[in-house]
Amino acid sequence: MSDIIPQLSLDCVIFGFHDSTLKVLLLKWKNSEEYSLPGGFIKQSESIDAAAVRVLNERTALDKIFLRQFHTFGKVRRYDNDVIRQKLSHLIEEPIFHERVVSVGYYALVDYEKVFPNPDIFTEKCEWVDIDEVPELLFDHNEILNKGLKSLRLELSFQPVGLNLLPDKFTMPDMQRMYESILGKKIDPRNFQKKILKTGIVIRLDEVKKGVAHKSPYLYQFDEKRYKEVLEEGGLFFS
Amino acid sequence: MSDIIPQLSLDCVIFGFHDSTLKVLLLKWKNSEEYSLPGGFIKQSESIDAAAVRVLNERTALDKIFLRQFHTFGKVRRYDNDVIRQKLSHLIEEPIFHERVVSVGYYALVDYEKVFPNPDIFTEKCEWVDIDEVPELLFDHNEILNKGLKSLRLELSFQPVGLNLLPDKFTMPDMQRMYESILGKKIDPRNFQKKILKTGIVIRLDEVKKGVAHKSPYLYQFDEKRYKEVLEEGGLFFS
DNA sequence: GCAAAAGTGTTGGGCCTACACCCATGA
DNA sequence: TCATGGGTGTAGGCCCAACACTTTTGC
Repeated sequence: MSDIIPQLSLDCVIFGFHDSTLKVLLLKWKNSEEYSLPGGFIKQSESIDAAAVRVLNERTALDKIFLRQFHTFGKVRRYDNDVIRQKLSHLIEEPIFHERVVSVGYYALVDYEKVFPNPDIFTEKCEWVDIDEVPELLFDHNEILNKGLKSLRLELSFQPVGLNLLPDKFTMPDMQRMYESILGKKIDPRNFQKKILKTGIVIRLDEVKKGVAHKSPYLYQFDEKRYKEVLEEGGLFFS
Repeated sequence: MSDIIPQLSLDCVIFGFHDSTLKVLLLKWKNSEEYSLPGGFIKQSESIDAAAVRVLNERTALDKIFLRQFHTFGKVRRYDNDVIRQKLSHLIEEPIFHERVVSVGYYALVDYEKVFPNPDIFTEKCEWVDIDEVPELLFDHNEILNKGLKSLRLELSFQPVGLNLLPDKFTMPDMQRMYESILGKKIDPRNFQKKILKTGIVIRLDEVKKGVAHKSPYLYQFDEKRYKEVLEEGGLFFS
């Protein structure tokens, strides 16, 4: 009995938000132009959720994280082995990829500014990539990423999201841009503000953000208690 | 390399609707009073979705089925091995359950009347059980069932369901009772009818159901084309 | 004729959408 | 002073929830 569960892995779609755009954390493989999602295997002694937390912690150095399992990918040929072997021949001896692997997909929301990206042994870089500049990825990772994004959008449409994605203090336009970049469309600022304020999940502070060109926007903070209530009620609804 | 993927299984929560109540298909183990969900292992040569279809087909003899993967259960100790070994000692030699298993959960919606329940080699009966009369199940199957039901409710709240659960022709009260038994609460019949008719997913036939005591209800049929459109739009919203 | 279930309309309130102008700031 | 982005209110329509009586049928 090996130390890890055979033929089972997990992959993480790690979302961050910066510069008004949604970003994903990708790994760049050594001596190549190939990218993939962070992932790993599940130890015999840890739950799959714990394994996801571990992988996330290894790549971002974060430990309090919002993580959600969204789908398990179990096609017989999830990707073309020959293509992978060719692309990674300089790194991998041989039949690492001989057996079929089923992978559990998780997505995570993290505070961009608190992340220290960290490559693993096969990769030379771990970096944020704009959601609409994601290149072709190794394995079936584009499919996993897309499904993860779809799941995030669905969740965002019915539940508050942002506590994990925004810094402690943020402006209403920040939050709106976050919603816009996840949903991939524009929202009217008046309607957006009304809707968010009505839920009571944020509190306006007596401060404004200084040093920005143009009118200084108010700063807000999440009311975590209220936020969790709304989560449970399943309130909030964006279409 | 064995014929099946080690340490990975799947379990199916199979929902049917009859006598105004939502039912689940359970297996009763030989010479005992123990029940479990139908499940199985995944062959090396089949996708996990295909494995779920196979399991479902083996238990119900149905082949065109509505199936949805809803969660993967991956705790280290999903259930107490000693308890299981004791409960099933008359059936199982020994260390079948020695290795930890991760299980992918699927739920299915089937037409009660078209199902021929079929036990497997460990079980003596395969039978429908009312959703609120489900006994304590083996393994962590109560947890799986509950999560499956929760997922079904969520889906039902935002998308039409019924094409797979109701017979070809059905009455509006039938459909309403189906919704009520899935959501676990009463709905106003006028509002229900208005909402369903507005979507256009059903068509009223020029027939009534005869032979029932009291006023004869109209029969309806799904407009499958429109049904699929509404599915894609994500219309329909029950809270 | 009686008991049981089916069928049916209206009203009020809340929520969502659409829409445009003024204000504050840094350059 | 100007350019840029932030901040704000109202009106119309739609959808939802609440609510009760009449009709039909089998017995």
